[in-house]
Amino acid sequence: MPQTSLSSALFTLAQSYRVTVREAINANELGLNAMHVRCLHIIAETQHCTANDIVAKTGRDKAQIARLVKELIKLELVSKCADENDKRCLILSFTEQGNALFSRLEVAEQEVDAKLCHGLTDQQVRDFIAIATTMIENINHNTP
Amino acid sequence: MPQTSLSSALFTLAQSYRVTVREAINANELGLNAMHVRCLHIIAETQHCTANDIVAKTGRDKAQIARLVKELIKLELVSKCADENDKRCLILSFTEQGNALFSRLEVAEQEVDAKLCHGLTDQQVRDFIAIATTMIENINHNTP
DNA sequence: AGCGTATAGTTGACTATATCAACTATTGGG
DNA sequence: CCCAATAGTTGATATAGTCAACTATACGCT
Repeated sequence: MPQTSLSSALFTLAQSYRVTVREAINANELGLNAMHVRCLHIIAETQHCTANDIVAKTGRDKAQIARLVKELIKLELVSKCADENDKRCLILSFTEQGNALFSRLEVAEQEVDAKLCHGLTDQQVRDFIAIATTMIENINHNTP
Repeated sequence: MPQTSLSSALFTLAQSYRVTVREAINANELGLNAMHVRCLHIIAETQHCTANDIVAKTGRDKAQIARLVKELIKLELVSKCADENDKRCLILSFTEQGNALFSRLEVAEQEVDAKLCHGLTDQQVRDFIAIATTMIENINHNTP
């Protein structure tokens, strides 16, 4: 199955990745999907993280994020707490369970990534990410 | 907005691409989405193309493909006709309108691709596609 | 020939994902 | 103190993707 064009490579890859992550996650008996995982990552890497930060970093609709966060809270992985200075801002942070799960998740992800990158050099992977990042910037910025 | 990991680069890129293609397509007043476009490409590049070929090349569910094809037929872009030797196979081909539209589509896509690849060399783009293709193979094949 | 099985495609019901628009609550600036 | 702006929530709806059951044709077989 040769991939000819950029677009078909992208679509196929994104689709395959989604399916694989989902399998990996189901295999790990977590009730999470790829977007949940992205949220968890952003919460982990952002101190003082709000729902709005997730919206900004993912580019998704804020309604979607609100619901994802709600689910994470219901799963008791994340808790929210109003900012003292600005009570509109609800700061998201991991619960203990959230921390534990995130560790497991990182392991599972590393496995998926390792599989994905099998036969590729570190340099190739770095280049790939760099080019993808350039493309993302191209798409987001020059929007004439 | 720095992209750190492979997965977030992939997701963001796929999402941005989808949005951009959709905008380009809506701007061109066609009632098509990204999957329609993929189907049209496959029909164009596959002689004697059946629905099953599209299923094989996209990895999507055959129900989804059946519905996409149905829509393309309703839009009178594509027609289907039973194979003489095997009446189960319905061969898909462009109508005149389909041909005309596909030409327009190619122009629109080239614009999206050009935008996406702005500032990148041809070699970088080729490498990118090659790496993506390797990743797709890694994901599809070694599924232990 | 006639039987069973495989294949191509279709359809219904469903789930998941994403988007839009209207809403509340809080804030900071004049 | 009022108003525009911001953070978040919710309902309705649209879009995308999946599963399972079904029809129709074809192929292989004894």
